[in-house]
Amino acid sequence: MPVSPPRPKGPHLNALRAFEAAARLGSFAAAAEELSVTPGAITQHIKTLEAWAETPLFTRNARGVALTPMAEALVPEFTRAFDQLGLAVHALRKQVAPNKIKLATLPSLAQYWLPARLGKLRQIAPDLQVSVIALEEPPNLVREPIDMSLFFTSDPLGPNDIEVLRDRIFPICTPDVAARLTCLEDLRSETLLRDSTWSDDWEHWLSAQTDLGGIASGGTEHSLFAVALEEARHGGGVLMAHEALVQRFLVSGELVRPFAGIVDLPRKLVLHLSPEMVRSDQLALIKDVLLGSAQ
Amino acid sequence: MPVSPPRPKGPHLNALRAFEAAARLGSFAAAAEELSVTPGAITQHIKTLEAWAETPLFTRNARGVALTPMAEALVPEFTRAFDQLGLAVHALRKQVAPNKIKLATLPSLAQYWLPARLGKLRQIAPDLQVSVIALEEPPNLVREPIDMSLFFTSDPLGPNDIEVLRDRIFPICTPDVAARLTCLEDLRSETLLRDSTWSDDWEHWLSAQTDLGGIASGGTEHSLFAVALEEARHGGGVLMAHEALVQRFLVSGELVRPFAGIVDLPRKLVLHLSPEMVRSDQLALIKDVLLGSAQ
DNA sequence: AGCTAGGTTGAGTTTTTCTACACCAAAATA
DNA sequence: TATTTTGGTGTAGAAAAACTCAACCTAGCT
Repeated sequence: MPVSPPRPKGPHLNALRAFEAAARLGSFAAAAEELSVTPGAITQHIKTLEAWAETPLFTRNARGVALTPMAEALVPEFTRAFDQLGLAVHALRKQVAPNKIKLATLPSLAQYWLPARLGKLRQIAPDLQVSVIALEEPPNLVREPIDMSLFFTSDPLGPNDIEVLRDRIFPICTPDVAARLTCLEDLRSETLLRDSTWSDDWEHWLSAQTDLGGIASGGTEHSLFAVALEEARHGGGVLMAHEALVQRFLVSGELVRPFAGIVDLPRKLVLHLSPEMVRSDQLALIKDVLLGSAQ
Repeated sequence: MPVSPPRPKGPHLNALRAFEAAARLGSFAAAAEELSVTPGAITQHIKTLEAWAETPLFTRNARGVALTPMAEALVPEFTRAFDQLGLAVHALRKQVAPNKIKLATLPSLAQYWLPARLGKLRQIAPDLQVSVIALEEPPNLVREPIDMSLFFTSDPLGPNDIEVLRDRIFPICTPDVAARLTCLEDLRSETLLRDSTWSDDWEHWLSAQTDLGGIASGGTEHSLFAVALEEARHGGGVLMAHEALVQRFLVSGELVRPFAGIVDLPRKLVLHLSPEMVRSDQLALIKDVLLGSAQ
């Protein structure tokens, strides 16, 4: 009685990858983000996998998804597999082009903090080819073909993380504007510039000063720090700046600090390394340059 | 000066799988076979991967391919990854349907040897759902969603292999035909039936008898054992049979052995287990049934 | 009631993957 | 030497997979 069905096919690799990401991150939206696709694509992958397995893998609660207990048990196996695959791809990249290094970081850091350091690095090691990828969110360095990332975080450091500096903020503006500011109260009549990714920095800073209540209510929010900075440079207001990003304008005198207060945030700039990069002999050099002061 | 290129994408998973298979098997054709695609598909996968890595991975020698030394070093990493992925998929299948078992075997075994055993198994363990997949070549049990395979082989046993029986061959025919055969010489005037996958069995058997030179020259070759057997059952000639496959016809008397000679080939029928199956608690039962005599 | 976060759905499109088939070169065979 | 066989390549077209888009749904908030 045994029938002879056609050779059974395994599930699609992309569906498995989507499943692993969704399971690990606990959300289809997050998986979509990690894999750079739309949430709909994840839904479909999971659905084809569920059809293959002939069983549901997630329970859909209108406010998110949860793994079924059955699926729960399988996640570590899949994570191990895709981690190993990531490792293999990293090894391939390294083998093929040992001197090409990809660094992911925030657009603002790429524009205002990195160039000086990378210039120095190029002097010291002209054969290294570092390319910079500007991203809003830190990528998964095990899975993506990227060697290092540089982002602000408050999370405790992992074993592959290196703290570069602490995030310190203070207001800056042109000397012209600064001349109008004698006390904090004067800020009420100025445009407060801010970056949308760190939109409550003004509040943080103000609450560390003599508290003045609702000063921070107004202001213009820019999605890119670079744009907010540009506006400040043209005297368009007072920008809540991050020390690392504005050093050069303070040195040149183009921008000044109208108030002395500096706030140390519990946030740090962290260099995160891919597993392959940890073993690299280029690491010491890169660390030196990034951790040292520019110039 | 660092530009900000778009987010780099990793290589396609399917290309990596094709690479791993081709590298492990040392041939595009073999990889195509394992992945059930045409060789052209493998060529293309490898090419896209080489384009991604910006380096050749194989050297093409008109009589096959060879890994570049660079690629050579990477293969174990990829093999590990896809093995782990195979393991994960096996775990998923097991978790979802613990009682469904897929067994791959030769069409002839599926037709003539297995049914009696599976019938017995169904009596003993009615909840097991064994489905049989007829294949010409043994599948890769780590990668494919198949739990066990049953094939003839001369290779030494691995850790997940169980010898079921040794391959023994002898000629058989209908009693009518046998009546015409008094000595080996008489075979010259008969049609010698054979299976194309074991096409030199006649030679093997004859050379083990008093050698009579070129008897085996002629004969009809059938690609399926079942067809050759059918022909023998209709008195169409003398078939070189495998003991395991014709038991039932000897018992019923429908076919007989015109000569006493039996040749033990150095080939054995081997039950190969997937890594998941090795750990299964159903194994003892299945082993019992398959290794025991039918009825 | 309206808003939001997170997921779903289905149509339509793009990309990937595959096959078919002609072709090529070396090696094996005759 | 001619011929066949083996294993890979190239291209066009077809099939399948993967993705996006935009509308929609639902539960929890405000």
